[in-house]
Amino acid sequence: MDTRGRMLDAAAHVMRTKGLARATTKEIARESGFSEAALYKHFRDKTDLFLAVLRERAPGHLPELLAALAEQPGRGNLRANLLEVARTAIEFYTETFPMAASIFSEPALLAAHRGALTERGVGPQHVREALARYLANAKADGDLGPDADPEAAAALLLGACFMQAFLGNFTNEAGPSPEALVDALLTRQCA
Amino acid sequence: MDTRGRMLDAAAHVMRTKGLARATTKEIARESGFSEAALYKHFRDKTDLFLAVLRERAPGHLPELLAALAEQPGRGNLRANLLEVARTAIEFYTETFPMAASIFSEPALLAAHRGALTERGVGPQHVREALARYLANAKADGDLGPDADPEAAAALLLGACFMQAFLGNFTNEAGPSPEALVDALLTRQCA
DNA sequence: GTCTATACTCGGATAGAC
DNA sequence: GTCTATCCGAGTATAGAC
Repeated sequence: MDTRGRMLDAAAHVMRTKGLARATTKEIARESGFSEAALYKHFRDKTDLFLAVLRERAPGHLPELLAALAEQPGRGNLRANLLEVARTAIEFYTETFPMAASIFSEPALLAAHRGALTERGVGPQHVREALARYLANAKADGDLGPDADPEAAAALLLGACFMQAFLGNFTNEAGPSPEALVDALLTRQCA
Repeated sequence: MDTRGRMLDAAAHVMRTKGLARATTKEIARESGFSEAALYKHFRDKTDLFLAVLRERAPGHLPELLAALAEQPGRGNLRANLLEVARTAIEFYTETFPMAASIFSEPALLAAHRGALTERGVGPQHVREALARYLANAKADGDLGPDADPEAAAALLLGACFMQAFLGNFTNEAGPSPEALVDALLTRQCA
């Protein structure tokens, strides 16, 4: 691994374990094994370093899974696929949440990160849109009923996973299983 | 309003508008119209001040609404009640999210806040549990079907509202309406 | 109870040598 | 490319007068 890569790893590790507020250049330099001055040879300033971490050290399994699903409409079992989405989403959001939440404490960093995501055409909305497209295909194939609402169903399932991840990070209380969430989404709730 | 109250208001305002990272004692003192020294006469330290803000300046309409619903099981129309819950939840989470997210950047403050909530027997899990209890009553009254899962349904609806609030704070994209979410929850989705 | 003034610490960033 | 040494500013907290 090259110097820059080790700096990014160190920064990501400190950000996750100590929190964004304690992620200082001194701490990151110590953890990476380089001096503070060296950091500034590879990154313009602290914000530049943080944005690089957010860009290059973000887990990607959820977007990848949804991209894979989108390319195989109708293939496989709907419930099984949604179950995998739910499990992957909970894991993904659980990993991502602490850092994503942290940047709300620094509006300038938040705005810069949002801009970077927009520029690359990615971001949290796109995950929901990808799942909605998959569900729309499932509806066209007859795997979902004629009254189904792909957009809303995607929002319900991913929202529950997102909140599950939040609650897991905040308290350690479990909540409904992925199976229960998917079944509640697909089962008739009303009388 | 007394001195202490004005200090809390100023702190809450700065925390919301400038972000937790820029919520300094200097800034809060300036905004409140008092000196920094005066702050330390009313609060032991900065953490004590922040915890007081989280405790005494948190919006309460969602917990209140759910408490009211719990006391009137079966009363009123299920769909209308869920719609009110969804609207209130989106508004509540939208207001709360930036500050709640912020404190993830300071693990010490996060732990202290979690402890304070636990001690008072409140917290985000209890909102979900309250809605689940209301839905369980609705099921007992026959307003929900025999296959309905109150816990999972509550997690789906509140989760979607929670994520809606997050997305609204992050980008400004709208997403499904409260009506669409409630209907998708109550309508049969599967074929 | 509130102020002014100040002590102290820490974090971001740079200069200059090697 | 990396280090050592250092500067500067900002932020928390306190002392002491009124």
